[in-house]
Amino acid sequence: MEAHGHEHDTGWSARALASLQAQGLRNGGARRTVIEHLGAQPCCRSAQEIYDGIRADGGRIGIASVYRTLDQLVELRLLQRVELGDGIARFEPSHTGGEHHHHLVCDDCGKVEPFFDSGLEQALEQAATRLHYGMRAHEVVLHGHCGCRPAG
Amino acid sequence: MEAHGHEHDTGWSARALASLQAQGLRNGGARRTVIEHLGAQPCCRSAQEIYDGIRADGGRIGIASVYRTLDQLVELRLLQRVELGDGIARFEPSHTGGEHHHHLVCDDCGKVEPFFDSGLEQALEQAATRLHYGMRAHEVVLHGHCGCRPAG
DNA sequence: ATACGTGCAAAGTATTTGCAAACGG
DNA sequence: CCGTTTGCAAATACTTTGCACGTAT
Repeated sequence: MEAHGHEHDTGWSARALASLQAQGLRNGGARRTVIEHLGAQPCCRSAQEIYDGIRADGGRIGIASVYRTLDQLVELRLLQRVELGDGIARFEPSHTGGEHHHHLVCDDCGKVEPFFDSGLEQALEQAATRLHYGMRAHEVVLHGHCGCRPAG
Repeated sequence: MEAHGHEHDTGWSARALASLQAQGLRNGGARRTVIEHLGAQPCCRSAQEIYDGIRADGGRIGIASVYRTLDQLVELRLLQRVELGDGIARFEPSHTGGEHHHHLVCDDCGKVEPFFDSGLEQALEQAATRLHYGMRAHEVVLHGHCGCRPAG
């Protein structure tokens, strides 16, 4: 399996697999497939999307394994859980560097777009500091209209 | 003048009821009760919490009515849906003024605390402007540790 | 070989919907 | 009165769990 299109955080999958091994966990079939799939996504994905994507690629995985792997990765902070307001949990690699982003959600068509804003990141850090809160993760969702609908 | 200090947005319930009437909707039993209950909360509440709270006060409401009312209020933008990462949807009045806040979530004990930060609000506005995104709402969740646990 | 990992299906929660009765205007 | 609203219960949607078999180490 290889990345296509834009470069994503290619190293994430390798780091995730290594972390699991360091935990004494095995890296067989399902878990490896989920991790590699996640590493190739440009933005967050739901459990069902991950499952469908893997099956579409010919993988013979069960959805329970997808959920179990996601739980483990979230627990190890390798994965960030993202809830955008539609009741479906989505997941994406915990990008610590330049891949870090937040989400724009169109309330008309549901389209999700990633975005990055350094001023916002700075403000988040400052707020956490001011509040004396040991911030381990953060999530920002902007709701609006992406222009999919004419006017009115 | 708007409410300030520890006062909750007392006017919200009245505004919500008026908006519903303006929509040609009736304001009887269940709906009114849910709206008044929401108006008295200092922070977001789940459907179940709202239901339990109303029953505890002697109200004879069905949980379906709670969900139906919440949907209508969200649709009219009188209510903001908040998802904090545990798979449970929470709701709070769309505070346009000083009551506006975001949430700190403790990943150890699950405690939810509201907070406000003007720098953050400013950064959000600037980001939306820069991205040319017509922002209608936004949600920020900071995850961390509230100090409930000794020292891992 | 053995303990961990996996897929399937059944079970759990959170939320939505169908419907007859209750109710507001 | 008549159409809306409500409560109950059944249905759904997403996620978790039980279990026997598969597999990495």
